[in-house]
Amino acid sequence: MQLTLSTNKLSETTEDAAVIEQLARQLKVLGEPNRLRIVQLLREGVQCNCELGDALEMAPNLISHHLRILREVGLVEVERDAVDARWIYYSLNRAALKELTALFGAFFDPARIKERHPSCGPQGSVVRTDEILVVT
Amino acid sequence: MQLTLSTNKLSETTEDAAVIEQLARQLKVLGEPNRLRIVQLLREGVQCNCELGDALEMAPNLISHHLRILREVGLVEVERDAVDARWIYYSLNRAALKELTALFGAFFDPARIKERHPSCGPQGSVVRTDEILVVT
DNA sequence: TAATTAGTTCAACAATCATTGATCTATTAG
DNA sequence: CTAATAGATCAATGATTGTTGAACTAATTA
Repeated sequence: MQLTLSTNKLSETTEDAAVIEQLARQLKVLGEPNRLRIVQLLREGVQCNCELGDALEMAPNLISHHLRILREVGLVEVERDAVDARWIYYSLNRAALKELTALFGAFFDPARIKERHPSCGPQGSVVRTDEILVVT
Repeated sequence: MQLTLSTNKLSETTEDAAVIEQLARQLKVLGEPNRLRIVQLLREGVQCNCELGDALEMAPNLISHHLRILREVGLVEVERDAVDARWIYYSLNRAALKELTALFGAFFDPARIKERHPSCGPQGSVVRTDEILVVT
């Protein structure tokens, strides 16, 4: 899938919707502390299930579970050792991360946030009143 | 909180852990399709509850719920209309987004992924065998 | 062949969370 | 004072999902 954000209004409802859903799926996967720690370890070059489990003090089956989820959204790849095929190595998918960081940077770029142009309300002047609403 | 990733090994266990947890919390919030759609609308300048609800075909209380969650992680800010205080306007927190995009870009930068240096396994040659593991 | 090893898969449980409908608050209009 | 408006809060529900322990596969070793 080509992951770019449309700048024209035309394809906004169809194309962008798919991009947003794909982005949401990946961010949801990354929005889990243990998975984010796994990604951090993979960045450092750690790669087999046991190493990850040792570093994070997690059971192998749980590591396996999170790696599967990371794989399902294309962020992680798998290799088997050519000498001893019992060992399986995991690594980050560089192409996927390149695409993701580009999309993320574009989507959340503060510079691209447009000014308010309300289509409802009295359209009166607005006064900043942060923290008026109580948040527990 | 200062959100930068340590490059030295020293503070990796303490400082980075907090950064990763904060990052995970924000990504988790953004990893929800409807919230991501709300963010997209806020990027376009749409801001009041009713506008968001109309655009997304969601009930006001649900919009309210998601906006609260976006606020709790600092991504969204609130203003009240100075003329008619019944109207509440939501907007993206530019500073928070700037910090987030910088951290995200650094954390997931493909160029910073280190090569494998396994501390376990037979350390034999590795052959690429993608999709060996069945994923349903 | 039998025993280890590395890792996955499965079933069950508990916690989290998005959604819904109803109620409540605050503000403005009549 | 009495609606009406904009929106938040509350309680309940159903689905999703992280975690756990046990069983299972596949590969290697003795």
